[in-house]
Amino acid sequence: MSLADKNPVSGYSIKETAERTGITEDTIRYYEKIGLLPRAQRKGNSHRIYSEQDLEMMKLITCLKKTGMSLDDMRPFLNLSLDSDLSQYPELHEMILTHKQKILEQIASLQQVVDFIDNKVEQGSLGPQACELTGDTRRRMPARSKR
Amino acid sequence: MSLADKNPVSGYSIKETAERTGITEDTIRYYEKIGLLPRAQRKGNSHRIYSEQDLEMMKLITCLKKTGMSLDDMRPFLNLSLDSDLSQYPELHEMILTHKQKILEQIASLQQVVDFIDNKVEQGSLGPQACELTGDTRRRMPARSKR
DNA sequence: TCTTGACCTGGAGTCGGCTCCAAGTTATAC
DNA sequence: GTATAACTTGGAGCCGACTCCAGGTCAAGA
Repeated sequence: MSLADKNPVSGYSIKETAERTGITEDTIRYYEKIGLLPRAQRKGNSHRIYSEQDLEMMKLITCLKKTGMSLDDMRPFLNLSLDSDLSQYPELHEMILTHKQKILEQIASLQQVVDFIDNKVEQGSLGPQACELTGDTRRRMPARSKR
Repeated sequence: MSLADKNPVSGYSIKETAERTGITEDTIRYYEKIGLLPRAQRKGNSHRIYSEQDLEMMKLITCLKKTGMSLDDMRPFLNLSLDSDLSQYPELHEMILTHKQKILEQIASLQQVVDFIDNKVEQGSLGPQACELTGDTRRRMPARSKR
């Protein structure tokens, strides 16, 4: 079946996983706590162990996060990425196409901002007539934290 | 009560402003509170009034927000958004180009998600090889699918 | 005069997404 | 046999960005 199954008792510790995915240990546990990640397999001592697929899922989370998707909204995607014969779940299929459409619109919006910047830089000032974007003003984008 | 107070030219109320910008009244006041917007002009009764330029600035905020910029990071942009010859502020010019770069990266990320979705939809199922991202270079893995 | 409605202020509460902590367990190293 | 390190858990705290509220002012209308 999976790669991990060939090698019975191994897999990645949470620390290794954190290193490989760039997600902190705390955050990985947090994702499990809120059910974004399935409960991890445990060793005898209850330590979590992760497979290659688990890491892939985490990388997918990181990726989707960069597109401004909320943790909640990405649940269906994660469910899909495991097994998934997509054609068997027409609803999900539909949802994903819808989301793809949204992303394409987002790309278009961002491209307009880039154009706006290019214009302004050429003209030398940020005048009026800022970037007129598509009607829908309420869209969430990655809110970043620093520190 | 001067003529000017009744004159339509005098500016927009906060309510009108909210309607025209798509930003709620509360949020407009909040932006003023944290100093993102300058203290608004007031009428005799201390009600805020906004000019066309003020609205432009708010639209710029909305626009920058869409690109994932934090409120804090957009302060410098707003400080000179109206007039100002950009070339006189090389630092700012630099910042804007940097931000443009970020947006381009964001577009790339989004495009990767689109590709991921397309693959997924085409194949019905897709193993690893999700969207690998820029930045921290974790080496790409052999990206093999079993099966 | 009384009510309504648009506005004001300061401050508290909410929510998403972490981030940190204390106290406990287990494994290995010296 | 004790120190160290890597983990476990539940829960508290934090930050950004709102969002809501109580209590007050003012102007116009029935």
